[in-house]
Amino acid sequence: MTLRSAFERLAPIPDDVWAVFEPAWEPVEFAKGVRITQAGEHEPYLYFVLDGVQRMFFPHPDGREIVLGFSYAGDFSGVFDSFRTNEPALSTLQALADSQLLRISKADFNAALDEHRCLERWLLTFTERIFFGRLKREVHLLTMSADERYLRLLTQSPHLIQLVPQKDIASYLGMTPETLSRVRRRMGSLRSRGTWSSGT
Amino acid sequence: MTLRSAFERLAPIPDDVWAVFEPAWEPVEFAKGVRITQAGEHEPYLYFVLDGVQRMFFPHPDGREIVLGFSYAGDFSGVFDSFRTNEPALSTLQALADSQLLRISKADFNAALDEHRCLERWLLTFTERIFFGRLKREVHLLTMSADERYLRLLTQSPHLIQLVPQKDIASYLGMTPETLSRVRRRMGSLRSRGTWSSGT
DNA sequence: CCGCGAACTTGACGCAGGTCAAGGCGCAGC
DNA sequence: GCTGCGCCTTGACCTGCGTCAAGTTCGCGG
Repeated sequence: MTLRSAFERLAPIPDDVWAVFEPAWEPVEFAKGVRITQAGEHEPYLYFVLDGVQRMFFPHPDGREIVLGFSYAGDFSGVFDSFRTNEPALSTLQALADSQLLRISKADFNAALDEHRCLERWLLTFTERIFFGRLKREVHLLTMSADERYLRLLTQSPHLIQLVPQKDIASYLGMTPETLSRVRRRMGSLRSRGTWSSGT
Repeated sequence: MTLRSAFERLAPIPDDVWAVFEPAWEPVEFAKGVRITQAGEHEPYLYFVLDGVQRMFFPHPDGREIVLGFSYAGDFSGVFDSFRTNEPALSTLQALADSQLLRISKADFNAALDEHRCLERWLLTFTERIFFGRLKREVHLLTMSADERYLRLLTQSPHLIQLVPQKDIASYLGMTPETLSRVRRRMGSLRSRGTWSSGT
């Protein structure tokens, strides 16, 4: 998944536009654990993930870290609200593994947006996508049990479970690590019973 | 709050653009209880509220209606995901009181979007606004207790509590009507004690 | 003006999931 | 290769909120 193909999944970008837009991106690396953007500060970059995994979380005053999502190869990343509104970031972006990213500065991005309408169109589509995605997540959090939410993640994003610590999965699913552990045990025994007894 | 000033709160619209855009909007009325858009069908319109109140809810298969939000005078309304993506609507939009709205068809809106870049810019800003707003709501649902969520609504949108039935407020806050009733009683007695004992 | 149904309240009770505490296990650093 | 520290698990217990079941009040249609 190249940067360009990631863009063109949402909107076509002509060669001449790409030729001036692409050089504005620069490669950066972050070691595991590093905070790429810190809540309370401003987000000066939009990122594209080449390799690694990151988590975004809201640092609750009581000390909990509410995980809002993950990004990995082929995703755009960053604290979008701060990047777009200039308000301080509400959440922190952190590398969960050594990560290679591309990034573009806010100034370069906004300039390109003004200059090339296709990029503005792209951003509109991109924003709509993630907005509608989060709306669905909101409904799931409000209607599904802990077991259902985990089962859903398990079927829809099985790779994620390998990539990130369970405590972060738990937080992302809106439950404690203890609860997730028990959910997994329940489902494990279910799986076993089904598999062992019905084996070919 | 006129339609134009509602637009221009987010992006400027030149007179000549407005002159061709504004006639695409037509007034419509809905009686209390009418479903303006039904989940599962397509959303062919974007609405602007002149008067009345509406609720948007996700109809859960088990019969519950998960209220996602309300709209009233000065708001844009409609099932945006279906309006923009052409997928069937996930939620239902219903008038909670007799309502006067303006509406524009998807075809007219998309044509205007293509023709006038300022409208596309407006839509981007609009989408970002509601997206970032819902992100905050997600965090609140995950971190605040029932009491805190009600208290927050009470201070931030006191008018809403007068306008719509408590069962809808309860659902919007992610709790049952019984729980909201108890929350209100608790806070009422708190208020009394505070007020009566500290009165001037 | 009456009566009925919807909305709200209140109480009794149950349970999903949180909290607290104690191990076990695996891996990173010395 | 050992050691220490996160991470995951497991158990015991607790509690906020949901569920169920009566009332009560109020607005609206006949």
